[in-house]
Amino acid sequence: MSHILVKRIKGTNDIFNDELKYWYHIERIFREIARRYNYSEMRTPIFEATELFIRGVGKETDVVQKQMYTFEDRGGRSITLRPEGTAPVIRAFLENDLSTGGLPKKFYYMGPIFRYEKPQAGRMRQFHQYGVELIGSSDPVADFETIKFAIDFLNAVGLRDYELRIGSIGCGKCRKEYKSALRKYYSDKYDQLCEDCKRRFNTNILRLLDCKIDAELAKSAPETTDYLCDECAEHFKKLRIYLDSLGIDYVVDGHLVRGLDYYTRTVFEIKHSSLGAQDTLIGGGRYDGLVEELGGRPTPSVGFAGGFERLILVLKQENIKIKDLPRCQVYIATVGEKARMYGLKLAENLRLKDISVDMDLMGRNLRNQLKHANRINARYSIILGDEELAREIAIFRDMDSGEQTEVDLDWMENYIAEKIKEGD
RNA sequence: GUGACCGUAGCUCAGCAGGCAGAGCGUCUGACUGUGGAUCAGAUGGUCGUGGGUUCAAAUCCCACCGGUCACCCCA
Repeated sequence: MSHILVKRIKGTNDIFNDELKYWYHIERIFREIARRYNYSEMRTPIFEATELFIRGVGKETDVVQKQMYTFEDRGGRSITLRPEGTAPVIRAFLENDLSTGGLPKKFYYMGPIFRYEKPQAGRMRQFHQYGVELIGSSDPVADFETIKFAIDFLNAVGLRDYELRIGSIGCGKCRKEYKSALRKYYSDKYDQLCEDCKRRFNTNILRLLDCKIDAELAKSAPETTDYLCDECAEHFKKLRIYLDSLGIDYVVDGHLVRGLDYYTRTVFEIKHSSLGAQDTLIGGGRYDGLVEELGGRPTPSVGFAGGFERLILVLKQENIKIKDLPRCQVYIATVGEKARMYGLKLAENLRLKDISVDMDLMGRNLRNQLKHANRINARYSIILGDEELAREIAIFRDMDSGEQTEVDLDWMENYIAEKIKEGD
């Protein structure tokens, strides 16, 4: 190969060959679970007005501050490649007036997400998420449904050994109280904090909770769930009752906080131990203020999102069996121009019967055609030369066993269809 | 954005007290004019990540940049 002039962008990936089976597997199962829960797909553009994310995700979040791919288009508009999936779905919900026809509205989506970060295991600049949004219900049963959806999905994909953590960060009121409690707790320990945490003490005190250096201090820090107002406490309690009665294992984490500003009340994460430092497989929660923030009427909602790439890392790590990519079923090898002509016709007829057929497109001799058939992993080959044509037969070869049979030409299509049916 | 380790053939890697760029696998061809996988023989394959510096001489030593990996940060 000559030397490549243009390489792919850092933190992006080409996905092809055997790798694709993981993607198909996840997509198929996610759609299937969505169907069972009656969620319909929402496809939004991969870029949006920058303002959407600033308002939706929050000006002060890391995502908005330093991770967005933002640029000006030729019309001078500020455009951003979507760094998350929820704000666009809510935008589409509002823009298309989808509250008409009754709430709640339930959507799922899958597609690329972009964040400018330094790539590492389980973290890419272009990565892919699947997610759901349940728009319009404040009932804890809605929180329960999205969590159960996520669990059903992971189970169906073939995973176990994941851990569900749930928490509640309350409404705006509870959060204010919690933050001041945190500040109080840390104020007399300020000198023991690491440099980063000293900075975060003022900028984003919630982040002190998952600092790796000051983990010991964080352990006995106040818990969000102890600072909930009556309504929020009741909401969280009910959610737990639903989870308990349906036998879902979870851990309550009073230190669970999330990085996007729109979350209220319920937050949850599903982690897997076989991932490295980026061990969150699915993250989600309730966002009761977002629709209003984007210009709609108050519309409490819940959702979650998960990353394809991280899930695939786990599937590989755990050696989960994934259905193989479909195999080429028949390769037609021909010798001579007349046979080739007949082969073209045969290929067409087989393809009309929904059979996958490949044939020589290189003008190779028989030996090399079979070699190629072997290389593309064809299940069967048909060998047809002028000699066979004259006798009105063709050779049917099983490429796994090497067994050959002569089959009458006018019976060949049926014979192949029969053989393929047996193989299923 | 910060830090550590790493960049040699399509892939995995060797070569690094400076002195002709190598191996295995793969690929192609032949043995085998109409039968793949196995074997054997031959061939193909490289701005040694990029640029600069030191030197008679740099894949090897030094610097910068780019890329990869992992961790921090943050999150899916």
